[in-house]
Amino acid sequence: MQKYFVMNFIEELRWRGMIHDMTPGTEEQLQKEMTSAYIGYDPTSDSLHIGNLASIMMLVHLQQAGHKPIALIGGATGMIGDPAGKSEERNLLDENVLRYNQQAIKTQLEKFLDFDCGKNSAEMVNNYDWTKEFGLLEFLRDVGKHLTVNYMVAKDSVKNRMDSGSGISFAEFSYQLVQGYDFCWLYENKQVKLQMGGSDQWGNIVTGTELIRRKLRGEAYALTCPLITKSDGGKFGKTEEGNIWLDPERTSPYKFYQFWLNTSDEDAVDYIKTFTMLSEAEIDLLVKNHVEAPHLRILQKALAKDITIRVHSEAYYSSAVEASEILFGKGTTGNLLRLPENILLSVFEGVPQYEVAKREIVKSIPIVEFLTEYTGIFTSKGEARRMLKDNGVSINKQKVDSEFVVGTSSLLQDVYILVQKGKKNYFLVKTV
RNA sequence: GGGGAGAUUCCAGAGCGGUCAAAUGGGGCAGACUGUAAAUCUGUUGGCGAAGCCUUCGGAGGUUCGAAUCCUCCUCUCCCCA
Repeated sequence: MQKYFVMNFIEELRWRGMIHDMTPGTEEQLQKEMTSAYIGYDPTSDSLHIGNLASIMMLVHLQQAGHKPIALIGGATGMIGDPAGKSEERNLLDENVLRYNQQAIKTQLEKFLDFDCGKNSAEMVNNYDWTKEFGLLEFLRDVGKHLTVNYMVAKDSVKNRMDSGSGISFAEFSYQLVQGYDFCWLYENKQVKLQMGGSDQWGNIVTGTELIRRKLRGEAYALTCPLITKSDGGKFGKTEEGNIWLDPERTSPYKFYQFWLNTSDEDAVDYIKTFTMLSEAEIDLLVKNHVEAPHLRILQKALAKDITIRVHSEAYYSSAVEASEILFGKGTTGNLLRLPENILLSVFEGVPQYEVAKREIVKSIPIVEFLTEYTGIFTSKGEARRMLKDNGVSINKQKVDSEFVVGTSSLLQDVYILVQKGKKNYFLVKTV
């Protein structure tokens, strides 16, 4: 094992600002030997989203440093609900769905981690496998026995919920025990000595190290990264439409690319350190250039490029850039008319599409009806009218008013109509 | 088991029985300005329409010329005491 890399895992995370907290001795452990470390993921969906990205990057750095990353699928814990997480009630997953999701998530992780590189290959485990047969009495005796309620109640996640007045269910209260037991199990069966995660997981992780100490008289470690935030206080990784997913079916590569491109200046520096593998020198240079000409958005572009390529592909990245240029660049109606059909289609791959019968277009459709009844671009006529009045609707990149009538002259390539709601929302209407 | 509070348009939160489609704030959306940014300013935020009409204030009934506002029952939520 290359000693050089091993020694630098913590250093690497440190300059990237990815360390929020760690237990004493963590660094020493990582220098001493190849160490297995794990992070848990929620299998309630068949795709990861960018909220998972920071922790994935921790595993990537870990593996780069010669250690062994393990992704734990929380098939069991996901059923209980983490009080430190959102407060929604969790659904029970049936096992088929669970396995399907697990496989899908693994496929996504393979873009980041090497699951076949010898000793420190990444590995995936599912806590459902060692939890499902665990009986209540057995659990209480083997796990519950080792920790006091006093200890468990002292956790912030629990305390907050008790103070909030809405209470906390026994299931959720027990969550930390179940998660702690995972750590124990991995420690015993897979020599895992470190659990990582977001800083909101600190309490849960430490329950695990505590349990290992008391039950197994072993030494295990915790390492957390800061929660990713947005400078404007909003939630990272959420848009009005919901999460930004890694799955291109859920979030198109174009949307994905746009998400990162729209990062604010303040956040871009943090993000590029956290989400890319660019070196410190490269980042310093980018930051320097960015400060000199912020309007070029050098940081955002570098960030978006790196992540889009890793998560999707070079080809997807290129077409996302192309699409962005056409949609946001100097694109005029003229450009649009000249665009060959195949480019047009690839550019609009990620935007919502609607179909309208050609003969209706030939007959001409008043704009308001076109935007509502014929397509679903607006849900009500009032809204469409309002937006038209506010000068917020464009057809083929040209502002239109409520008098506008859609006819054959509006067709691009004799087939398509490009509708814009505001500046950023595009819709492609296809005639059939 | 006992006592108390409450359920309002995306959220928070006002709302003398008529002048309430419902204050205000937040959020959303759009416009201006810009860098597809931030900040700021402006407009808008139930549906259909020209006026006007229609459906909304937890659910079901009732009192009234008229109810989000009053009464009854129901459902749910929260708090406090045992």
